[in-house]
Amino acid sequence: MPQPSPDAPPQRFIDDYLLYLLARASHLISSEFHEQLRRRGISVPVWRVLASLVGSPGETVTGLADVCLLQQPTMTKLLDRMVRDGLVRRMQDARDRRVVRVALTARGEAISAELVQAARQHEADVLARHPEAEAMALKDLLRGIIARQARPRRA
Amino acid sequence: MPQPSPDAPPQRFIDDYLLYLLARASHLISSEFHEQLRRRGISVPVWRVLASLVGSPGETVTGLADVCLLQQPTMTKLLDRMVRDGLVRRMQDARDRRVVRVALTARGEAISAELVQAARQHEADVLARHPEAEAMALKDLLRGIIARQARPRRA
DNA sequence: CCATTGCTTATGAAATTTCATAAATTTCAG
DNA sequence: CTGAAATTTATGAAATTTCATAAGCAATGG
Repeated sequence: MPQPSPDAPPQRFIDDYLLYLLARASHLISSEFHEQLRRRGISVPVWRVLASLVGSPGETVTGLADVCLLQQPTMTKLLDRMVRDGLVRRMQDARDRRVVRVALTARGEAISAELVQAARQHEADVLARHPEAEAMALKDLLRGIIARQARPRRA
Repeated sequence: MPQPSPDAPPQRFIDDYLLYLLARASHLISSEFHEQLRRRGISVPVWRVLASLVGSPGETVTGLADVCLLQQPTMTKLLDRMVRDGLVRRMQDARDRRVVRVALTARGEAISAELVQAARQHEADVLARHPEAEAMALKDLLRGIIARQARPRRA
């Protein structure tokens, strides 16, 4: 086994704490792409909404909040801004008048498509940078964790 | 029920996107513990600072910001509140008068110790629930990614 | 029906975070 | 030594997020 921590002695609690390792790995890897978003003037929450709607149009506000890891009032206000900026539009649901469905505008589609392409390229770079077997296994592992975590009762 | 497919044919871009899977897994698992924090009236950023100082006293403001995945001005203001609440104190560095070193107060130590215990318990529960995470040495995997990601030049 | 309960989105005030920049040191080249 | 550059923390205004709750609609039981 190679030496994983060359700098400080791993006396810190967090260096052996799964939740922290997950958060830090996620943050580190995402930061690179977030820097690309920043250059294009797109915030992370906006990117998440755009990405969530690619391949899944007509999400509800609550659904988007869940997928984007945001709270519902945060999503409502984020959508206000995205509507203002012409990225998405709100549509009413046919069956339930409480529900608001969100769809990309033409501009939103164009920007999403471009960003998704950049994201795929970046993901490929990341996977190339890390040992392939590990990275590929990681995706399945994460999917499993997400599935089990999302519904602890069922299976 | 529009489509109750349980195995989710990945139509959505994000369902096969590594950065999203990492973020979602991290968020889902952490949310459970964050709920515990919430009941105790401790915010996530405060918890991160407390946890960061356990086993690593005298961190600098910038160092804490990095470890806690926050920006430096955010950390400065977070520390203002934590000092106000008697959780940490600022100390000056012996060699460099620009540097502010942060240490836990007695109260901060007590709360940290309690929370770290709860965190360890929760981590054990999570690992018990996700046996394959343990089997695959997820922690080592993440540590490897963090190490490689942190310094892309070295290896 | 009607009342009750639950679900979905919106809103307002307060708290937090961000962005840009200032202020105070330290470091370094010459 | 001196001035420029780099580093570290703090600050202020603006933007965003959060918390609690309101408002509207749907579903349910009696």
